[in-house]
Amino acid sequence: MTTGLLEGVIANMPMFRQVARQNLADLARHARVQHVRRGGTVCRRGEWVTCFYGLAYGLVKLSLRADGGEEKVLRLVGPGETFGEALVFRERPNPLDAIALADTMLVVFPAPAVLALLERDHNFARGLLASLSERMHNMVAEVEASTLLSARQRVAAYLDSLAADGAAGRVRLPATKTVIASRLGVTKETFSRLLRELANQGLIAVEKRDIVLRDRASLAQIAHPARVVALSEKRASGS
Amino acid sequence: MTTGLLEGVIANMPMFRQVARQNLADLARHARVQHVRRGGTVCRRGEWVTCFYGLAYGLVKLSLRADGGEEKVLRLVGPGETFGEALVFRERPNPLDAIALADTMLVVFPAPAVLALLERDHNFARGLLASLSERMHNMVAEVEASTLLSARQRVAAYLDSLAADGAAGRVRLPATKTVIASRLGVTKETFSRLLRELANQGLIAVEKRDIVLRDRASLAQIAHPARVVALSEKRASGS
DNA sequence: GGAAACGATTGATCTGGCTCAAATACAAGG
DNA sequence: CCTTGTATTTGAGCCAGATCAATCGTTTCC
Repeated sequence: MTTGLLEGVIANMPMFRQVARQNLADLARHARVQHVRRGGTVCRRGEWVTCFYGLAYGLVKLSLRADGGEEKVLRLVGPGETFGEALVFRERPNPLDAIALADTMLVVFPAPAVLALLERDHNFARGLLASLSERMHNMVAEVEASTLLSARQRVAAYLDSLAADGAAGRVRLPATKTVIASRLGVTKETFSRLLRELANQGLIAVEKRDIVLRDRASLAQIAHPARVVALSEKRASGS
Repeated sequence: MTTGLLEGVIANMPMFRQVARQNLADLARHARVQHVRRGGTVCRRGEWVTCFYGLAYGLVKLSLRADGGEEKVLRLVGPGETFGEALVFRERPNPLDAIALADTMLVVFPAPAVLALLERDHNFARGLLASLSERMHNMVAEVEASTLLSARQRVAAYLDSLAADGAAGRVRLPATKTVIASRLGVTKETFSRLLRELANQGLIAVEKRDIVLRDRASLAQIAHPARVVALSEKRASGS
């Protein structure tokens, strides 16, 4: 049955980890699936969206656009992640464009189903609040990076953070360099130059979309001007 | 009784508008009051804070600091507003400094009481989610302004938005120009020069901390490069 | 295979807003 | 009133990163 499959997909999303099986089934019954091809639009700024989205597979770019074509990528959404939660609880037009960067499968949760589940399952409420809270913290970190760090520091921090997930010394940029550049708040030209500069210093090697991290310690050094270094030392030695 | 007074203060905060009277009384019993003098610290970045705050009166600055003294003000919190909600739902150290800019009275809501109320009152859950969602949207607007607009546009937009509340042609900056400048993502020097420039053009008049808006239309014009103008025209004429 | 579209790189130049420095206004407390 | 500290203003110069322009590599799809 389709419902069963969808329920499984939903159950795999961290945000629903704590939700009771029966409630998941109910939710799955009210959710619908949306496939979007690479380059296709999930939703646009200005639209009145009354649902939120979970990503089964694919990649979605959340971005702002100025009139003059200039674009700022706020977030790249990967499998298992959700976006648009805030749309359900505010009566406001969607502030972001959402564009698929790869063939993508989304699960769409309509507001009424979300609100109903909210009343029935406290763990869901907790999950939703935790999800929004994490989003807030990421946003703050984002603002911190773009106001307090230089472009070079942001690039170094980003490459370092990519490896934090994979744990490997080789990472793959999740999107084109142009998109990543925008995510980091620099132009593609500056991003290209900074990558080359790091490569010339022997800290990384660039192979198309793959980056080999040759010296993570130095990368981290560049990324964090002292304070955060102090923190990690504390963690390493202390208590 | 103290509890009764506190309950009244809490009831006045928009976030608790929908919470049942009985539950408010319960919450008030577990909340505590904190007075902070002008210049005093509410909490600091790095601390493990397990509560959130409501502001009865006063003014609190939420800010980030780089090592080199440089500071970025993320938000100014006024009476009736809340902050720190995200701290309750994430096990992470507080990412922001919170400093009182005036003698301030806070209501402190400890995590356990919040979580308990969450399970008992769905309207509270809704209020919390709405509050976090609004915060998210404001953050997005913030990032949009600081990446897509020039300093001059941000200043114009900010002055215009101040009047949106008061509806008057005369507004008062809620803090020193240095603090406002940081909130807007410019140095105090640049802020000063931009104010003077707007004054020279006859769009505003600066009288210490008060600003007289002499030409709001032109201010809005500067603030919004075409797109938003189209929206307000639509609102003014259409439907 | 070829052409068209897209993505990346590299060089040359420009500039908005920052930094540094100094003078000035203002407030609060003695 | 004066002193001390904090806010603000104003000027001069600088620079990180943007912009403009050109080339080259890589997909994609007729």
